[in-house]
Amino acid sequence: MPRHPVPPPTRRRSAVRRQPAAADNWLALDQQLCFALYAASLAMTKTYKPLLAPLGLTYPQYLVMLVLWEGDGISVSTLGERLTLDSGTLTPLLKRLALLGLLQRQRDAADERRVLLQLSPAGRQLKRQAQAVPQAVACATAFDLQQIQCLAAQLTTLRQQLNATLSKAAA
Amino acid sequence: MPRHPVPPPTRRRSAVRRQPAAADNWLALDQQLCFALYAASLAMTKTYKPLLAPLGLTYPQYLVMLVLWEGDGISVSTLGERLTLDSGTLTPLLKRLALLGLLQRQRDAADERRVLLQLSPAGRQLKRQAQAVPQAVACATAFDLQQIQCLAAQLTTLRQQLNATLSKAAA
DNA sequence: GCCTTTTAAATTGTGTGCAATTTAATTGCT
DNA sequence: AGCAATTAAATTGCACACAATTTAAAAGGC
Repeated sequence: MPRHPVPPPTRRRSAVRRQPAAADNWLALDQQLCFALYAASLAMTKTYKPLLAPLGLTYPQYLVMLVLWEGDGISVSTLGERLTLDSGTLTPLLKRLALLGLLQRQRDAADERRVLLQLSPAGRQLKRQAQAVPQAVACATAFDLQQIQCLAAQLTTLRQQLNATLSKAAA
Repeated sequence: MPRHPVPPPTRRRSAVRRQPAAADNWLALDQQLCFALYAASLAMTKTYKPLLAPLGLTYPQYLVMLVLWEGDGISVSTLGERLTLDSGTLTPLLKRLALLGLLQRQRDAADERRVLLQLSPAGRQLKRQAQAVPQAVACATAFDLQQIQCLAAQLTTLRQQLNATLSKAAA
C-alpha cells in the first residue's frame, strides 16, 4: 500500500515566518481556473469525437468547417484569425481536408501570397450531417441554453482579455 | 481587393421549405460554447508560456508539478486521474521532467506494475519560483477573485457532466 | 498451484499547436 | 524604377493528446 505519508516537511527554510497559507493556496487556486479550463476543453473534445467520427472529421477540422460553412472563399490567414490558429497548424490540417475532398485550396490570382479556401459540393453537403451535432453536445452538457450562453460569453470575455494582455506584453 | 462577395447561394436545394433559421443557427450557437472553450484554453496556455519559460516548464509540465507539489510519491495512473491524462501522454512528459532533474521515476517495490513519482530537491525548490505565476495570470485575466472562482466552478461542473455522459455512452 | 482476467506503463502512429525559419509575393519609400 | 520592409504560406522541429497495441505484473477463479 504505497500511500505516501506526506513527505516529512524537509527543507522548511527557517521557521522564522511561516508563509500565511495564502501563498501556498495560490498554487491550488490557480488550478481552479487554468486547470478547470484545460480539463473542460479536453472533455469537450472527447465529447465531440464520437459525434464527429461518422463525418470523418476531427474536432479542429470541424471548427474549420464551421467557419467555412458560414462563408467560404476566405484566405488561410482570415481563417486563422477566426480560430486563433496559425499557418503552421492550418496548412497540414487543410491539406487533409482537401485530401478528403471537402475543399479546394487555390492561390488568389489577385495576390499570389494568399491561398483561398473553397468548399467542394461534398464539403457543403456535410453541413447537413453536422446539423445534429450541436444538439447532441448541448444535451451532453446537461446545461440549459441560458447557462451555455452565459458561460460562453464569460469565456469569450476571458479570451479577449488574455489576448489583450498578451498584445500589451508583446509591445 | 479580394473581398469575397458571398458566393452566390448556388445549390439552394429546392426552396420548398426554408429551414426555419433555427437549424442554421445551431451550428453558429455551437461555436459559442465549444469554440469559446477551445479558444480560451489556447489563450490561457499562451498566457502561461512566458511566465513558465523562466522555470523551464511547458504548461502541461507545470500542471504535473502542481499535482506533485501537493503531494508526491503517487503513481502515474493516480496523476493521470488527477489531470485526466493517460500514460501515452504522461510517460514521455515525465521522462522529460526526470531528465530536467525535477523528479525520479521508480517502480513500486510492492507492485512492480506501478511507477512512483518522487520530487527531487530541485523539483521541490522550483515551487518557490512558481509562487509568483498564479497572481500574474489572475492579473492577466482582469477578472476578480469571485469571477475567477465562479467561472472555474462552472467549468468543473461542465467537465464532470461531460465525463458522466461519456461514461454512460461507454456502457 | 495453474490459468485466465485484469491492471499499469510503455509503445506506436496520427493529428494537432506553436515557435522559428524559409520562400515568395506585395507594399512602401525614395 | 529599384530596393528595403512587410506580409502570407509553407516548412521544420518539438511537445502534447489520444486510440490502439504490447509487455509485464498482480489478482481471481477453479
